[in-house]
Amino acid sequence: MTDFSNTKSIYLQIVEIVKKRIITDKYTEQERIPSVRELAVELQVNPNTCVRAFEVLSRDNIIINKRGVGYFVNSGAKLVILEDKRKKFIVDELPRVVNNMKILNISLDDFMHIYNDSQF
Amino acid sequence: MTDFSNTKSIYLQIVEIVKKRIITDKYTEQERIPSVRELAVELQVNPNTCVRAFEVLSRDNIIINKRGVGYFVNSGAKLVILEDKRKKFIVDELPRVVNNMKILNISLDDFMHIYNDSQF
Amino acid sequence: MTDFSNTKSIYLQIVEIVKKRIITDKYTEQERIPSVRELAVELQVNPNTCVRAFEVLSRDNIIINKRGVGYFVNSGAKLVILEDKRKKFIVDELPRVVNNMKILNISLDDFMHIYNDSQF
Amino acid sequence: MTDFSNTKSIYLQIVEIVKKRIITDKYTEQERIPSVRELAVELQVNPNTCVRAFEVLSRDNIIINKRGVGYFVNSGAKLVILEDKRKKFIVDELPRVVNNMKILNISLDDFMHIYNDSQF
DNA sequence: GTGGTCTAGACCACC
DNA sequence: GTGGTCTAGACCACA
Repeated sequence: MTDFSNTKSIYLQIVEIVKKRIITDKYTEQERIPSVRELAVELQVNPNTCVRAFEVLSRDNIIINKRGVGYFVNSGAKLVILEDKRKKFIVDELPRVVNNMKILNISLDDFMHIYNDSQF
Repeated sequence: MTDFSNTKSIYLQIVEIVKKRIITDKYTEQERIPSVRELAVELQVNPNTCVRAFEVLSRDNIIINKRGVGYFVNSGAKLVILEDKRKKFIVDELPRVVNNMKILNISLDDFMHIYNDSQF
Repeated sequence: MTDFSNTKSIYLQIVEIVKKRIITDKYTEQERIPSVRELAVELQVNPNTCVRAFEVLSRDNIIINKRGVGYFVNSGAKLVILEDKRKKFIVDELPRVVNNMKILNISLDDFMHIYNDSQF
Repeated sequence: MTDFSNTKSIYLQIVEIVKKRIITDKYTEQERIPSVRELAVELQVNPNTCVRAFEVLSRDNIIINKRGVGYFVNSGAKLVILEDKRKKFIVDELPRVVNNMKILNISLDDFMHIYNDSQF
């Protein structure tokens, strides 16, 4: 799951893992997610690294801390994550992609082939 | 040109700059490119940083060294760079993009709007 | 260990030292090797010089980096090193040697004498 | 002939070229060899680089300078070159080769195959 | 603690 | 002049 030789830092990888689990309903809203220690064991990382990931998620209101109990998925988190991804994707990524297509001479047909081939 | 606040390391930015200049025929094949010292002055970086960039480009056969003379754009470099970018884009990036479109519920119409709006 | 008067650059000497230690099981597969700083102290060189050696070894998949932890000997590294040396020797070196023997009029008997004299 | 991207310096490559031409009787003893300028044109190098090569050859008594006339192959040069190569080969190279064979588990049979396959 | 990067300055062989 | 290497010292993100 986590990739130690990746250029992306581990804690950001963990952030993405947790988000994905929320989107895919592995972690459902209002429910408690695994503790820092549990997650650290599962992902084979240092607990501190999970702490850092939880800080980020907490700051973004994806999860909230109940003192002495644990972290919980915030209500509306799933929607927030999806909207955020959507916005970033449309504003940042797509224009870049479109530009590259034109520079690299990749036609709309080429694109459509990949689009149609891709299983959801 | 070089962006010091970028997360991407300077020497890798320089690699991209040189590649871009080859693609855009600023540096033409078989011709000598500026020396590490000249480029360092132009880009306002330490010569060693340019040396590192040249190492990468040399390893990838984009440029070749003539001892005591300087670096030259390898023949075929332009094509190699473009093909490499194209391949990476089609194999790595496009499938991810298409997948995200489907997950994030972005229609082909949305895509076409951005496509048509983008000036080349 | 490192030879400063050698024409071969220090960082490439370090590459060879590390490879040798892997071959001789001083550094075993999957295990962590010393940090750049530790090795620098041992070999009496600047840490940066070790960094450079590690870059080469890493590029060749001899060692792999675990972010924030250190470098580890890749599984299969020992075999890869030996096979690589063997291949280079047979393909590049031996034919040249044989050719020189014929040009320089060195007989198989001469060769056998040296072969038998050499202690392993 | 000359290899600019080789690790071996150009002037030493030229030294070897000249020696080879003497061994193969392209340059015969007591005869004049091409001037620095002529050789530089032929090998596409800077004349200074040839000068340096001639210095080495001169120092080793392979060629001798006749002021205002040019360089000449010294009498006995061919023999000297061959003997020198022979000595270096037996003293420096063969023991190293034999050692590598044993370390890399290359049998005498393997060696003989290459020996017999090599055309002179 | 780990490695990654950058700078400044030096020395070198080479062309 | 060219690149190649090395050092010393610094700062950074990361685990």
